[in-house]
Amino acid sequence: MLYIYNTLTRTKEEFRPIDPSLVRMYRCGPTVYKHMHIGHAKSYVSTDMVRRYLAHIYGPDHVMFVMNITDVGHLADDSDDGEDKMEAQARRENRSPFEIALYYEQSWFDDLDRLGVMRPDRVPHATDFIRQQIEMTEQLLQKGLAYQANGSVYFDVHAYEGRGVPEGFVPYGGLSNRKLEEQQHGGRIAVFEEKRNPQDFALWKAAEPEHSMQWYSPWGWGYPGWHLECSVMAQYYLGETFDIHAGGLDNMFPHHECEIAQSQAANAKPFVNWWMHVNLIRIGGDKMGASAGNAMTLKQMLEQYDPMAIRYLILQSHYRSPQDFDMESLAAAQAGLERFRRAAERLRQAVGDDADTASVDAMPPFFTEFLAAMDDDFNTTIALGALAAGITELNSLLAAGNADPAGLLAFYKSLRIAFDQILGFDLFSRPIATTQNNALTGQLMELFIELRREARARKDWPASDLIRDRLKERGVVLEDTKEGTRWTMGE
RNA sequence: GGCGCCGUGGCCGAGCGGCUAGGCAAGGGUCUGCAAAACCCUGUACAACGGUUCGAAUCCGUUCGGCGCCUCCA
Repeated sequence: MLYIYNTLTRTKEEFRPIDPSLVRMYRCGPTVYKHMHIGHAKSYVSTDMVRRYLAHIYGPDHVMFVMNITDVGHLADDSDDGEDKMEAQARRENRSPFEIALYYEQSWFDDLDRLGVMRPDRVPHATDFIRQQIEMTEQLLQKGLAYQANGSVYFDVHAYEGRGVPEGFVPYGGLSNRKLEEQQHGGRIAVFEEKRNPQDFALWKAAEPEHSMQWYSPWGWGYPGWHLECSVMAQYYLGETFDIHAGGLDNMFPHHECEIAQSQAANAKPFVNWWMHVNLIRIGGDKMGASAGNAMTLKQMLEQYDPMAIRYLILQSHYRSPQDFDMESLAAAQAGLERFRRAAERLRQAVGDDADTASVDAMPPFFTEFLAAMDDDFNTTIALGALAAGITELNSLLAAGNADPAGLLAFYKSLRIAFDQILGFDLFSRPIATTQNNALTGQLMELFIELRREARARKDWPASDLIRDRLKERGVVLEDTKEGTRWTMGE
């Protein structure tokens, strides 16, 4: 039984998809105007893990995961003179906003690929759904839940509230648990007098002539509001009501709240059954993020660290916990991951090539513990603990040298499913170091090992150590075991 | 002003009424020519002070310290 914490109810609830033959999940994707940073990594790795686990339970072909790309610049704040993020970046880089979007989208996917984040099943772009966004705006106008002002259209939160909240629907503020009248308005942002009420939000914004991204609409030239694209694209691919909507905690209000209001208002149906919110990365106890100015790009980090170590570090904490990020814990994660890798490689050599097609009767106990932890709101911390215990057990077995083949095969299968399929570490699918090179390399290594064996036989330790040290300088590691000397190459 | 979160052993980080978390680091050991790898052993931690309870890191209260959201942000 899978339990998922639902932000709507603030409790873990047994997950029941609307249609088990197609579990439908959405997450808000990036606004592509700059490189990805480590904070994004936690969010995307976490939702990827959720998606992978759902695929494990319901089958890979029975999960539909959609993530949008926001390639329309949105205003940096809610006032009229706020600057469009994409336009601003375009000016800085002396490129068009369209080029900016294209360039940074590619950059994001490059980084996500390296982190082992699977591509979503659908990746719609906001600019490809302008027509649908206009249509939803028109629907809301017709229903009297939106109003025009100077070529812009705003969602009327008070009118929406005034209609009452039917059973099963979420009132405005119901997700983030806030009451309209208790919010501070006009403090840090100027109240925009075009709006009837401060909490009204834009569905469509009139564009200034110099704004390069604009489209023609019934209200003149403009561009869509910030929240509308997700409602529209989620509905297009997943239907009016779907199972899971995931995203960062910092998007809970106002973004997700507005999505709910729009979609419920337009469709007169509940929008989403489970809301999942990934907590944030901190640096030195403070939030890290675009506006905090302390964000480190992932590309900078990947110059020094294995992307999978970053993934491992992220999954070592729970997705709903804030995570303090520093280089020391990243190094620790890398060390831990390497132990897993070495074990995986030894295991793969032990089970041989047809292990993938062989069948297994029973999975080892640690795998059951792993699944139980995952079922408990994706507790990857506990799940990884179970796997660590499994690895220790496996290493003992391998070291003893008398493990029965069926047992090893069970380890192989379960570790492969847990580590690679579900958690997304690329532990087993890498080529084995000793065979990835060409035949000549292998033959030369055989020669070195033989020379060293002879040196050791005559107890010529300086010669023996010279061979080992010099090879190590070149990234080749020799290890003496009971079965003889093994060699491996680093990355 | 409103809503909410956190303070766990050297570091990271689960747990959230009774049973070893785990990882990394550190120390000791086994193996070994040495090394590496691997395995075994070692820390009795829960901000402070009260309270509830047979029993609290886990519940309640107070205090101290830190943080988030209410504004674009993952």
